Amino acid sequence: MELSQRKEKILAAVVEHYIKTGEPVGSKTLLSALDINVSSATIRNEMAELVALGFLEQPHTSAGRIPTNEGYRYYVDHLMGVRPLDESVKRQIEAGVSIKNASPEAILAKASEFLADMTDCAAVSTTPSGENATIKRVEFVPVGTRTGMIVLLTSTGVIKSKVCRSDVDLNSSMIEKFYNIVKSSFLGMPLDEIDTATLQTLVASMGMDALTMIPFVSAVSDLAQEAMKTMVMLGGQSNILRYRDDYGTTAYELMDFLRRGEPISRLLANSKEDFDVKIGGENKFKQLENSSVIMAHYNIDGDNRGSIGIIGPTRIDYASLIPSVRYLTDLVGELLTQTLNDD
Amino acid sequence: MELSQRKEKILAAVVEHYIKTGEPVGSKTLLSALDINVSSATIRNEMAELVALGFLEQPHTSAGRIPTNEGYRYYVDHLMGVRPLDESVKRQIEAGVSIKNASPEAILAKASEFLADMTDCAAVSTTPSGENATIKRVEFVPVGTRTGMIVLLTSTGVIKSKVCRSDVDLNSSMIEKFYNIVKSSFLGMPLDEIDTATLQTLVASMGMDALTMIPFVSAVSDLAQEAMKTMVMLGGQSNILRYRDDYGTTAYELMDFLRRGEPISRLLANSKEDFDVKIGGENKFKQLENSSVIMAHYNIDGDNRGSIGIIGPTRIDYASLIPSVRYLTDLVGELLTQTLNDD
DNA sequence: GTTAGCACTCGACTTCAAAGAGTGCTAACG
DNA sequence: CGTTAGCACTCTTTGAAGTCGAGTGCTAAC
Repeated sequence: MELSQRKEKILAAVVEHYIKTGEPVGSKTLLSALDINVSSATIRNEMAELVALGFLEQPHTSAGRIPTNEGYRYYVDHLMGVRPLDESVKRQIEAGVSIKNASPEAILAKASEFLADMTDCAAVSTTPSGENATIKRVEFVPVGTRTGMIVLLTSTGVIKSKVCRSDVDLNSSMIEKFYNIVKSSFLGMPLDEIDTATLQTLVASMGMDALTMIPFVSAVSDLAQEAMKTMVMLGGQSNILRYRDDYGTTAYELMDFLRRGEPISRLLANSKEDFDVKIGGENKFKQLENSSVIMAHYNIDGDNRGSIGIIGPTRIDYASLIPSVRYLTDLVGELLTQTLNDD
Repeated sequence: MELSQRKEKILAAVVEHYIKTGEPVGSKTLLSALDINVSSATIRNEMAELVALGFLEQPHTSAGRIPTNEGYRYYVDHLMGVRPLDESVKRQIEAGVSIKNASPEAILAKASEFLADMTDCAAVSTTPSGENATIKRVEFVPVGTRTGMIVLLTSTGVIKSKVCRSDVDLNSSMIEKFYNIVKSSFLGMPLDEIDTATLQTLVASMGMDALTMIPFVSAVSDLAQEAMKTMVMLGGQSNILRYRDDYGTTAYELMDFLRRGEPISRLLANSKEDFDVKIGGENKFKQLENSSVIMAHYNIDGDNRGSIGIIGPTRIDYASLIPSVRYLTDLVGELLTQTLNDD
């Protein structure tokens, strides 16, 4: 749907004014904000049409207009100026994500916290999906006479460890056998190929040793499962209170939604583009019906992607936050790639 | 300060009624809740004295009474019935913390979440302090030609790992040297004795090898520092919205306070008893002036302690939540001790 | 010491009116 | 035909005034 240039100007002004103040915008206010040579009556006419088209709405008859979700959508898609990020903001973001010698989890956790502080929104990020990751290394660290810690390292730099308990006392030949199994069956293996079926054939092939090795092998498998799961890092939940009125009654639901990692990772993984904005009900989660999500995805070595995003009210400042989220996400992606390939 | 038996009855009734309803309690309401054979006028007289003594207050002249912090304190110290926990509640808690083969962090994180859900409050827990912990094991896992991962395991079961980068290509003699250093200087060493001074003398004693070993040694030291830090696990921040009115304007401050782990660990570490209740301004944190904290401490092998607690409004249900927090904390302590000694 | 009775206080809720913001419509204008 | 001035209309907000009711504090009597 195409709008006349004047309608676009008016829509943009309404959106921007409403984002700034949170108050419905009237025709006179618009008149002074707009450098158009028409009267308020004309603007009223235009606005009435924008209401009919579904881009604006009135809270009540005698109030100004506020954008509908469709209004925000049109604004984001067509009207929003994509001014490049200010150099000083770039510096700030660079400083915010810089952290050295850190694990991917720590990097993303810090990025979430920083992004939340910067945007006054709740921020989320997910670790790279383990779908295309392989097992890079498995180590066994004896801890007690019958227990040891198994450490698994994936090609995506994720480290998982788990204490595992043997039914009999450990001895060096057992450990040697374990490393042989690791070498022949686990190293280089894609995480998602380690399922119960492969595990069973593996155990079957071990013959006599099966019984003693089962705890170790299944621990490795557990760790692989765990490493595949994307983790969700949260930041700035307290910022939800900042826009409490905008969320209305969904504030509690929203906070509760953020607690549970799983739906968030689905939310973030849902979008196929490098970058995505979901406005209000556009995402199918009821808890987010009064919220907008701005998210971007990073890639590590091509195809392992994770996401970073912010969740705010629908009247979030799209124009200035979108570039920030994108820039930060790109930076984090680079940082992660670099950490990973830094051998 | 001693109160007459009748005053105690009245104070207890006011506290309990206010906790339940959140409404100021009047003399007539009290009359029906209390099985005392006096008139409402007598109760009024008693209440007036309780106000004078500082245990009750009136929001305004013509309203009922609500407890002051001192009132809650007297209630908790002298009046609250310490009924033993219901068997079904015990079962529920046992089910809530049960989790197998998990790290201390995972156990505590789960306990926090569960406690938050059960009590409708925000819940926090801290990992055991590393003060009396020693280094149990250090492993080096090569990752690339110049990088490797160092894994440190403490006597308290904490596992920390870190990628570390050498200035020259790794070879087996370097790794051997590293393990020798670990064996002679790190194993069994208390974490808090690894400071820059000891590190310097250690490096000095290495002579020729100092340069190549420095990255590894300092990584171990970093990990030791990290392992000493108590971590804070949070649960149920969203529950703050549940009692939003009670927190008044401090709701945001409270959430923000919860974000930062450091003050929380100070708060929890501050109390010397096995168990502690801080009511309103009793804890010196301004952000908590409208909140009460119920916390308990667990011990692992005698002296390594951590804490678990809940943070709610001052009109939190002390009588039923205190036993729950204690029971859960004891359980978690046992679980951690067991996990640790399960060699 | 306890109680009944009563005047009094003060917030909560309702009603009403006035103010103000903003609209939609109509008629006139270029 | 698009634009505009003018105006009646609608609906929220604000504040004042009034009522209600819960609850108190005090006094006088038991």
